[in-house]
Amino acid sequence: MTVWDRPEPPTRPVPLDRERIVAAAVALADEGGLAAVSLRKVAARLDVGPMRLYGYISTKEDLFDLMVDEVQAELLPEERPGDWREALSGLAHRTRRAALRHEWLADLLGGRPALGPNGLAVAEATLAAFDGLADIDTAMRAVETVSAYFTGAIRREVARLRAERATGLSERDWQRAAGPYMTRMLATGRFPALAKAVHDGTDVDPETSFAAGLDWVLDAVAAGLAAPPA
Amino acid sequence: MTVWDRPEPPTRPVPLDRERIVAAAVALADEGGLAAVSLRKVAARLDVGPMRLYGYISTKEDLFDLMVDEVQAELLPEERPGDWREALSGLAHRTRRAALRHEWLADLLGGRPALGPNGLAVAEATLAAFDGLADIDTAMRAVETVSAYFTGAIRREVARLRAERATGLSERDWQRAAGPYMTRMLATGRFPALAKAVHDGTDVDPETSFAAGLDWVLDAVAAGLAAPPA
DNA sequence: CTCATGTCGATACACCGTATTTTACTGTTA
DNA sequence: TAACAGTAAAATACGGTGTATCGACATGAG
Repeated sequence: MTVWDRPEPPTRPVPLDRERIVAAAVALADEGGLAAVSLRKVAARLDVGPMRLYGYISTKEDLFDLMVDEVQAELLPEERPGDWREALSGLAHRTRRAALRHEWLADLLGGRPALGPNGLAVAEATLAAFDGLADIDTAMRAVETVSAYFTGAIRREVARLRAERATGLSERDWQRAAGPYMTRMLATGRFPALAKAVHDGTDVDPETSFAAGLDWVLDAVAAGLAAPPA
Repeated sequence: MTVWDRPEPPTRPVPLDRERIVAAAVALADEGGLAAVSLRKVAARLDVGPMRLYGYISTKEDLFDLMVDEVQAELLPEERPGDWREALSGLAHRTRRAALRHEWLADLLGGRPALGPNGLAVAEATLAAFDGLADIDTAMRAVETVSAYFTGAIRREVARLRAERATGLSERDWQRAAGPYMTRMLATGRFPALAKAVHDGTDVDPETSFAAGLDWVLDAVAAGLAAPPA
């Protein structure tokens, strides 16, 4: 009975690990948004039955948490920031860019505590920037205030981006001319300030306005650090 | 042919309107979170077939938009605010309280442009608070910065609340003692600043820390208003 | 009274997350 | 070496989802 007689044994199951699972999920989300991530599709992309995944995650939410943590690796500064302001500003901009690369991140941002290893590393690096500059409570307040800002700002920016993509018009153009509903609403005269804003407002690019708001908030944090801790 | 011969005519379909649909959806969401809102359940609660709803909304997203707009009615100030700071601060706190009453709002907050009638009214009232105090671009920047802050802050607060509810422990207690994963991570020594924060940080109640961050941001806006428009 | 119209309900489809059962293979022991 | 126990994977199954389609039917027009 030579080797040639015996049939090749059935292929052993594809080896799997969280890394591969998360990578597949991220790829799907990058291509088609969070809604395109289903356990079945993730599994299919790995040539595996859907139930295989439950050895590595116990719920779909778990998968989302892993995806967020995966992307948070992109948020660590490349080199040690010079001061707290640079640290927070850098984090804000990196998060924003990550969310533009992976729009689904905007849907998840702030939705659950980020306790994965990368999330913790980001928190650590950020908090550490305040070492010796402020008491812990103040440092935490600073970090939380700034991240609340950029979470909200990024969500709004992505929301607008999607709306624009869906209508094919910039929000401003749409309000100004093409959106019949909006035109009608503004024409009622019930929203004079809004109408003026739509009509006379300058169209600034999103990055600039993100940075402008961020600078205000960072200024506020600076003032808060200077003030005596309450 | 007496009345008794003729069968009673079939009951006319239940009259329906968006108001009733949205109310049913909000009730479901209040009870069981956004996930508990399905078109079938909404329809069932109105004694109606699921497809009936498609006369009033054309997609589930539409329903969410209507729900958000519905709740935004709760965000209008009861009386005309004295100044812009009061206007923004009031809006922030009302939004926070609305999100604590309707936790699902946190999931939707900032997720899509809010263009419903109530959303527009809120925007109008808020923008109007800057009438005569700043050029439109500055006013918009102020409003957007503050609302980015409270969007992010509210999301985080609700996220924590849920996590605490799920584990039965406050985040701090959990990190400090009971969460084996967190304990292990902090014990690695890779997160000294974080460990210190968890260990030595003061536990402030959420409303206070929301208000504190908000005050910082409002201070920053005040400074931005004072500065000459770039 | 008949017919066109448009609305409503039922049915159907494709997909979802996940529990449960079945299968197939491994390594262990007689 | 043969039977077996244990385990990991696969298949199947269940109860749900959003929404398209289609047939029935009440209503208003001629």
